Amino acid sequence: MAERHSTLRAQRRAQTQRTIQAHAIRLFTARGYDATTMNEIAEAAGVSPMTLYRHFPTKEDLVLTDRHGELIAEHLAASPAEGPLTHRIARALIAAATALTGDDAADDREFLLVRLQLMIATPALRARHLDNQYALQQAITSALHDDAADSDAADPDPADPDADFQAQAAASACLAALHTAMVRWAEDDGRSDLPHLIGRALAAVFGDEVVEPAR
Amino acid sequence: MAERHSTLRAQRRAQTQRTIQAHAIRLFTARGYDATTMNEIAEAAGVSPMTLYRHFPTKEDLVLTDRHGELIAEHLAASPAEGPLTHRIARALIAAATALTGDDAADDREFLLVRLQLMIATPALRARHLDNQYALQQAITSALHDDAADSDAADPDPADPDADFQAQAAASACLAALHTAMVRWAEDDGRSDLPHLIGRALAAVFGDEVVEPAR
DNA sequence: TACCTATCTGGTAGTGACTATCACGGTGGT
DNA sequence: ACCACCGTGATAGTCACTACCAGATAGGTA
Repeated sequence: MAERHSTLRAQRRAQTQRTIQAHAIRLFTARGYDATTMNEIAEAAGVSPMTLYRHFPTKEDLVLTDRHGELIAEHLAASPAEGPLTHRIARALIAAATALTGDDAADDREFLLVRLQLMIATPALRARHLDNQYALQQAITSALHDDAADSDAADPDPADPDADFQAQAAASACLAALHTAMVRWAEDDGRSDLPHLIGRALAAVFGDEVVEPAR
Repeated sequence: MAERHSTLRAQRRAQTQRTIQAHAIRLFTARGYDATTMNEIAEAAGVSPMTLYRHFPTKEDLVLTDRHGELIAEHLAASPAEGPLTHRIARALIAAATALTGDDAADDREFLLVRLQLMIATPALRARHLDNQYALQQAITSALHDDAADSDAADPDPADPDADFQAQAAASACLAALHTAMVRWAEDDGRSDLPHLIGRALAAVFGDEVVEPAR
């Protein structure tokens, strides 16, 4: 079957990616990001530099490859479309963080923590990560835009560009608060509760009406 | 005099920097940022690649070199320390934007516009710019921190880390709104009023109590 | 005027991330 | 047993950026 075929291939591919990434992050934390060359990573992982570039097109992807954006988008789509935009986004961010750092994801949490600490300490990674967050902001606002267009399909949106602009500002502020919380969490070595930190950061921006995540 | 000496040198230096930067941005807008090499810029500006690197340590600095951060910090220090943090930062951002895009700065405004459009369109520049904004957020919060320590020198700050965290979240949200406004302004080809856009973006985040700039 | 020193400038030879192109080998399906 | 395809690999090259060194020039001084 073509399906079993591609799933097997995909599994092997995912496995080698995990191996490469583990070696890369181990070397980055030991020697520093800039002081580690791609050739050294390839050698440590037992592959050729070519293969390394096939799996991770850039050096930054070795640290920043994750599916947080998709996770947030899923939570955003699954949550009820009620309340102000900022509250909807806040709920999605807190829910995604809960899923990523809950007690049943200790390995993921540790992995996330190390990568965040690398990201904070390395200018190139910090910059790329902030640009990823910017792309995520655009994805969120366009998803919300489509949402609104679906529910009021007959409404020709008279003040639409203004609403778009306001939604972009609100979403980018939410993600800025998220980033502040993640940095603080990483600086605490993950000892504090990330969802709670995100809630407090959002409360500092929007006021105290932001709710705690629904269990 | 040593002063006149260094002033003359500094003037010549600033002049060559302006020349190099003008050629660079002309080439970037004509051919694209990535498609323009540093050697081509050096040749167009009539200097050697070495001199180019002495004046602009990285290719990104050819577009992103500005003193906006200092400008905002000055407005922040000069403005009265009254009202919530977010309002103080908002006033400083709007005042700085007014100074940069006012009618008596048409050249600067045009130059700023072209560079912003390059920044938006080029991933590497976008990422660096967002990291610069992050550094600016840290500068703002540490300046506000010192401010508070000066005024209540006798107060040993019982809840200080929490206040720091909230100030960071608030400042990063302000800068996120600023970025949203700048992007919109650049997409409008500078036809709209940047200080007004910033005020609207901040109002979308914090509510409508943000004031218009004092003339 | 002659000297001296700091700064500006330029060339050479590298390092390292990343790409294009070609070729080989093993795996999956007919 | 054959074929097609995907993953892997080597080679050579581009480009941003960095020492290291040498010459020119402009400011201040004896």
